[in-house]
Amino acid sequence: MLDATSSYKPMDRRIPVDDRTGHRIVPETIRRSDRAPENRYGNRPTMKDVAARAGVGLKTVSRVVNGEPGVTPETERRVQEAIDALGFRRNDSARVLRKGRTASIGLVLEDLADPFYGPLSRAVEEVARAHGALLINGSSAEDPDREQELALALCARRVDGLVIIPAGDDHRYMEPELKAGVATVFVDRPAGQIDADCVLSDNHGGARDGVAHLIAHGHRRIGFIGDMPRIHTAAERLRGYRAAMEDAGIPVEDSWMSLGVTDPERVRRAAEEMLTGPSPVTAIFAGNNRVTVTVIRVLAEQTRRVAFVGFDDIELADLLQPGVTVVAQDAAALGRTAAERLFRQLDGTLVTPERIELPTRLITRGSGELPPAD
Amino acid sequence: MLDATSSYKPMDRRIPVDDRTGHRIVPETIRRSDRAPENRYGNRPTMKDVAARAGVGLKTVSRVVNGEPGVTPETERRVQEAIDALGFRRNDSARVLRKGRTASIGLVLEDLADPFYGPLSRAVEEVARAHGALLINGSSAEDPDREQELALALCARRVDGLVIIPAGDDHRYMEPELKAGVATVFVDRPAGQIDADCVLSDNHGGARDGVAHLIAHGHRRIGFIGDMPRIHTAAERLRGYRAAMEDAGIPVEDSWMSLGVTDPERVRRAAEEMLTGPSPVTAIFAGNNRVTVTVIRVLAEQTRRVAFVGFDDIELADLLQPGVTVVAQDAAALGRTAAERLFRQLDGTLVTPERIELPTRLITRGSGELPPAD
DNA sequence: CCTGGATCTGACAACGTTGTCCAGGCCCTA
DNA sequence: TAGGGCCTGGACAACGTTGTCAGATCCAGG
Repeated sequence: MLDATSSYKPMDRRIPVDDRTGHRIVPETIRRSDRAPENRYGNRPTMKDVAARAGVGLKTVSRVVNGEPGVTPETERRVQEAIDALGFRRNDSARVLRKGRTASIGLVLEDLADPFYGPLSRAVEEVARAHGALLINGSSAEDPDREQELALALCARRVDGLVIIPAGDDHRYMEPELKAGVATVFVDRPAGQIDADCVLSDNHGGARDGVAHLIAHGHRRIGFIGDMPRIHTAAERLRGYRAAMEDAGIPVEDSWMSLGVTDPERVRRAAEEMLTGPSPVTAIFAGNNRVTVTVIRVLAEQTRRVAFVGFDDIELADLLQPGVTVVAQDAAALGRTAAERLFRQLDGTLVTPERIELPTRLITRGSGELPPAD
Repeated sequence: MLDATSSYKPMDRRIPVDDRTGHRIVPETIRRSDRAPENRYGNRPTMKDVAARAGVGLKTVSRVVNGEPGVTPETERRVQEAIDALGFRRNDSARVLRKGRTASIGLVLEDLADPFYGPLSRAVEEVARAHGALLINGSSAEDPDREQELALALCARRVDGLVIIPAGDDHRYMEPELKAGVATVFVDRPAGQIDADCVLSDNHGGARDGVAHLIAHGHRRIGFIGDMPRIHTAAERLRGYRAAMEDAGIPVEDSWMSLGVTDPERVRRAAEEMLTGPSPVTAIFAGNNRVTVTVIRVLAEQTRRVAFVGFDDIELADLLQPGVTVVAQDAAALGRTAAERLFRQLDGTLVTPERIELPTRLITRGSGELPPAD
């Protein structure tokens, strides 16, 4: 074994040096040994290779690739030919390292598969594209740790900015990043423990309007099913529900509220309990789209007609019997507004963090206009 | 002017050199002038800064950051302290440049806002995450040029691999990339003009089954509304429709087919025409989810009961009256399978490009089982 | 023929990280 | 106590690109 290792040692450790440049001359075999070949991107051609083939200098290739002026058409042609022949493509990692800007922004969202976030994500992408930036995204799956991990990974990639749909409620981990100049906008839910830009829907007002709508149609015993109050949107909507009830002078019974419930099985149970309890509700307000779809299923099975209003619009809501009345928020507008603020931060146009609330819209389709039946 | 420029010229062009290290000593003001300050990421601390603060060597910091062995707990603690104090975050661009792998994969899809692609995208992300990679994505908006632009931009970022939902039908632009070792998997639709891995649904078989289902319930005049046949999935589904009709010995009339139609207005007109034409259909087969939602709206307005089967499942399909019978494809499975093949390409486990077809599933809910009414 | 200016081209350093290699200190054994 | 191996730490080059700056070339005007 000692023999084996020692046999790899070159006899003379001194490395020959080029007299003119002072550069070390290292045999190709040794030089290459420092690269782990399996780690390379299949040895793609570099500008150096293109330059050699076109018989020009490195910088000239760079100029052609970037469309900088000061290159004769003839030279440009030769370089372009070499580029095509070699299949050269500029290495943006090196470019980023040199230039300091990545022309990409990150999006941390909760779940790409949720139909609410698709349009939001798409809107962010469109704005990014208009500014020549790429979008890198990741799903936190509603896990605060994963949100942090993702956000910081994106910062390590040196994204120019970050749009975050928070899963957690403590974002102090972003402080060094903000200080370092990473543009950041929180969307859908506010940042926790730090002062940052955020773009929200008017969750409180929307929920209040929705519940008031039910009250206006004669309901007094109204149920609320929503997510955990530690989630800002859920808390605000609950607050809106309470506000509407209080405005109407209706005392809320505990059995009418079910919090922290989103998975279909538990939503179903919660809905059934409030419909059959000692003080059965005549209407239900759902805190988000996932709750809505389950509650609708439960209501479809009831013989009694129960009124319903949901937060978030859902597809085909108009085709159901009755049509589903909802408080709609504009996911695309949320994404667009957030992304635009992000780029204004990057421009330097924007300095003071603000909280922006976008209005919601009550869409009446039938289910919310049913009279109390008891 | 000559004076002005010459005044910036140092008298002596030779640059002072440190005797010990041989490094050139350059005055700070000159060194900094080469950076464009507005391009820097707010002067984030580097490993060098951390090393200086912790009083250790550069490589030691690198070891701590990467959890490499060979650092005493005491040294590690000092380094960690410096990292926290300075808010250091490793620059992954530099890391990528050095290591050659980006630990990220790209996804080029058609439209993030389409509910079909949400789960697909999410599935790709989950697989990527399991392999420690980030997902960078972009929407082609069904535009072949934009698809190419995006795919090549991702290659310039040196993503390790690429999952592409093709918009175009000529992918020769990817040839240099494939040669350079960029792992590539096409999903939902096959690659055009090149030999590459692809993962598809059984569009032909699914459509044939769906149409055969209508035929089995007594229908003979069946309409087909789908996308442009230049899109592979649309062509295959049309072929499935024709096959089912032919199997049953039913000649297809031109007025029963509407191709290249997806926007709601035109779908509506197409559906109405086949319902009222000289040879009115008693059933409609829809080629994708967007067509489905519009056709359902049109059918809901009809007095006559028209049978319906759609390709792609839609949310709440079971709650409509009647329930919507569909040929469902598993978007998540498509994404998962594609991403897994991608990483097997990167492992080197996979060499020959293959075409994989995933089965579809007919879900009967009522609309496809209506008898002909004419 | 020379000079001055404009235009084009290329040499070189630097961006921040990691792999390699070597030096020095330590411990263990003979 | 000498000689070895092991452990820790640091110097240095290289990754591929771009900004700077100076050299080369060419032309017009004297």
